[in-house]
Amino acid sequence: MQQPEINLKETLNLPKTDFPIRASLAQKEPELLSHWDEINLDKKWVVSQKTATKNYVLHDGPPYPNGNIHMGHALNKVLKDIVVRQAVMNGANSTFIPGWDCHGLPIEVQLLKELKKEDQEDKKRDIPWFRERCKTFALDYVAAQKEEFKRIGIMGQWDRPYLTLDKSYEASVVKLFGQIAEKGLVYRGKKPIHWCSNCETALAEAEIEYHDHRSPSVYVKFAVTEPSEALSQLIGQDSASILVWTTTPWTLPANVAIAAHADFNYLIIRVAGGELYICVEELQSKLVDKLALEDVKLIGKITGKDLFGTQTRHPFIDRASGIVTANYVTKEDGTGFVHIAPGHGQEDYLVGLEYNLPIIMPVNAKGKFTQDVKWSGVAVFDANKLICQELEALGALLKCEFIKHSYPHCWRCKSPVIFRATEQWFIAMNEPMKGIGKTLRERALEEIRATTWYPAWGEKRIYAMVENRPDWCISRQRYWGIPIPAFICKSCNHAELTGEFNEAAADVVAAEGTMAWFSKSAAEILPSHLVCSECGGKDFDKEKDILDVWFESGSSFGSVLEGRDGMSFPADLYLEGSDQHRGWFQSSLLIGVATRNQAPFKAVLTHGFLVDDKGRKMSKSEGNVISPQDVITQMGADILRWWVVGTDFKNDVSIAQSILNQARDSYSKVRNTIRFLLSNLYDFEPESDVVPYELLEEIDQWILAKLAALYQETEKDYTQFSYHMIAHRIHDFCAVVLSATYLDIVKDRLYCGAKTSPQRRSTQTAIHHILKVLLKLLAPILIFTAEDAYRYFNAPEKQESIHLEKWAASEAAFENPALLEKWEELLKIKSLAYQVLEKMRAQKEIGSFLEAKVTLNLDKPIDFSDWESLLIVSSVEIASTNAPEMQVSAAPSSGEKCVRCWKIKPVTDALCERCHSVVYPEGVAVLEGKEV
RNA sequence: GGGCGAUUAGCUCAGUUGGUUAGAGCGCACCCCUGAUAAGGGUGAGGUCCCUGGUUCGAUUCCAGGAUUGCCCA
Repeated sequence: MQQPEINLKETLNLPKTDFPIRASLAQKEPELLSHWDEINLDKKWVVSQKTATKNYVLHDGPPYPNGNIHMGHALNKVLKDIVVRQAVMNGANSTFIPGWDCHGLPIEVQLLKELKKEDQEDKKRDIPWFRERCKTFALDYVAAQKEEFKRIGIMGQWDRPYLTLDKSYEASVVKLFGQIAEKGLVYRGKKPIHWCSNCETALAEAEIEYHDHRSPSVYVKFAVTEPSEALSQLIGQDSASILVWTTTPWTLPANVAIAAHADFNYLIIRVAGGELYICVEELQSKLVDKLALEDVKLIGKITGKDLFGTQTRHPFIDRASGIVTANYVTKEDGTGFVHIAPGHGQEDYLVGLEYNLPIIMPVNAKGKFTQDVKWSGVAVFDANKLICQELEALGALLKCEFIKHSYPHCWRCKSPVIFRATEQWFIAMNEPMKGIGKTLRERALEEIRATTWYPAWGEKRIYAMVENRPDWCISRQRYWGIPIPAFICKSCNHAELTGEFNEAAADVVAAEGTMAWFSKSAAEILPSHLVCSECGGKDFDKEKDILDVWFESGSSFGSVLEGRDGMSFPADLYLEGSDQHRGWFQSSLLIGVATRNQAPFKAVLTHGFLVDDKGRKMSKSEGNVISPQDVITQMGADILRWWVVGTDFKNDVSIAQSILNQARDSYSKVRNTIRFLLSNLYDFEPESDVVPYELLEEIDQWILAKLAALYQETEKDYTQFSYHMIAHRIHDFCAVVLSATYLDIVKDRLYCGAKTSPQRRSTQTAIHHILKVLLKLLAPILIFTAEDAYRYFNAPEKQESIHLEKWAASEAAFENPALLEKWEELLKIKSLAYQVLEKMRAQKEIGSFLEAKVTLNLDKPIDFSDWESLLIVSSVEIASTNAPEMQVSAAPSSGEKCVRCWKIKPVTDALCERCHSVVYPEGVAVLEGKEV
């Protein structure tokens, strides 16, 4: 007799695989990326979609190329990647065309800073030169971000992205502008903007610095001429004045109204001399002191709402100034009344829009008063003194002092800036669209309702915004952008926007890019036969303003959805951060409706913003910023992607090192489970060894039923974009259902059963199915790991890459609800048994559960026999099947430890009966076909 | 200040059309195994379901107010 121990290990079927336990993603991922390059995966991926019967169009919202990507970019693009990969695996035709939003102020600002350092003197180079610098800057970051996106495995047409600075793109924007103009929606109007009188230029918010400034603080009387009905009852025929406080007396010439707060209470007081003053209740005593008022008597009280409609007389101009109400009026400082000059302030402007007030603008580009005003030619800040003198002379000035306060200054020349109404271009929200009849606002709101919003509250949010927004101001006084394609008649100032004029502009842009607009004259651009439709004039100026960048990116459907293969209008999905309800979703919607009478998307999905583990936003000063580059280098892109899917991105998403560590651990569990599955298939030839479903062991049918349920739930969650449910479910399936339950049970037959036994082949068949489905479900998420494992997976009709696989109905073919229900019961009994066994272990009666013998008193009969396997103990006795309640007891098993399977059993030659029969199938030991 | 959200164990998430002791996994503690081994298994501890009021026989769930926090706007 041979010593069985010597060859014992060789009689076992221990797991074998080269799929490494350690992921080493940082090394593995670049290898896989170049492997995919070598095999031309992206082309084959596209070819694999040719047979698709449906399209799924996800349209990429273009990021801004002015830095390396941050975690927000990574989150957004990973989600998009999963959407597209899922759609393709699900049998759709879907292509991802990444884009970049290349124009705009942030690049200008950054460049201006650089130029400032380079050459202080020479900052006024020409516009084409400056634009060329901007272009280089943008393209550099496009290149950088492209590589970063590719590194996290985003599948897409990286060799042919869309850039908003492409000629074809620019031409498309120009055309869309013309189409909106044809609908009668584009008009010129006035709007106040930050203006530097010294540089004679408009300033963006980013170009403004706040410094202390000394301003006059004046209290002015506006005499009531026509009191409202309520006020009239309180003051009768007495002369009354509204008290107004301002720190910019120079804006008084543009005053057209006075704002009160509807809900505030205002007091009417009589002062020495008999005159009545009106101010807000809370500031009355302060004002009495400040203005040194004497013999003050309270006459009455009135709300702002009741003051509404009261007319006053402008103190030094023959003009009425009526009382309106506005919510931004406060009772912190002043009088509770705010003087309104719509040409000189953003809030004043909005109040003006609301009450249809005129915009009076008596200040020129140099910041000096025009001829419309008595102080013509005087700079506004110098005029303060003259205006105060005038007020004093007229008896309208109650007090003038000086205060120091924070005031906006030009970042370049440091002089204080002013708000000045200038001519701007607008898109009308409330004008009936030609040929449609409804207004842009009405149609946009209808389209919002027709769109599916994920999460659903997105609809409410954007609806409220569109419902309340003012006309869209689309002009910017900048350089780095697409010009407003308007030709202004030199003789009558009429603007030509449509027809052949628009075509001429689009043609030159399509051929030479928008640079041509800046380098060519109108005469060079326009065909010679074109004349002004108003006056027949032949000479035109080009408009100098450029388009709001939101107009550019909002036009993307024109050149991408309508202009590229595989895309179509409208898109199935737009997917961006929730800030884009105001941004890209809205600009795309408005341009879509204004040109196509339709939203460019059928559905919109939003994700939240990144916060740290305490729910705080990411910021450099907090030191809680985590860069995708670091995560990729230290942990790998698949960990990043696994973190993305583990989180409920419809709300804000938390990221911190501890959270990433958790993602890494959870990833490892999935990976190890896959590895174990693979390692037990080393001797399994699917083509010859597969066991038909009907012949599978019960436990194998059960695990396939669990797999089918997993597949179906996962597929459903994919359509709902509930990725975090998928990640959790797959993880729990691996950790609990497979690792702790199924695989733990089945190990014995895999290791100790006869190599080709039906039992073992049955389990291998199940494992083979599991692996195939698991890898496919994971493929859109863990793109590297799924591929890596797939290379070790032996299957007939295997594709060159997991990413060329498709999901199939067969994956859900193992449904078996009855079996699932039965096994729920069985597993409950198992956990009951383990509580008992754990107590024995604590008493040191057993160590391993294999040392135990379990006795079950079942409360009802169960059609099941393989208790020993289920409980993974040495023996199980069913003492009764009609006990009043389930009872489990256990004792150390009697017998000896089988040296091969380690169960405690009666043994022959140190082997239990089963192992004996495996090692000596015909009474003779057989190993690898040879007698030993 | 306004609009729209979020808040359930240390962490990531379920759940409750209002109904007994609120779930999962991870992590943690303790234990087992050493034939998934930089693995594997078991048992267990952990929650004023953000707070305060209201409706109700009963609220974590519905309503109101507040706190904290995020996006957008002012």
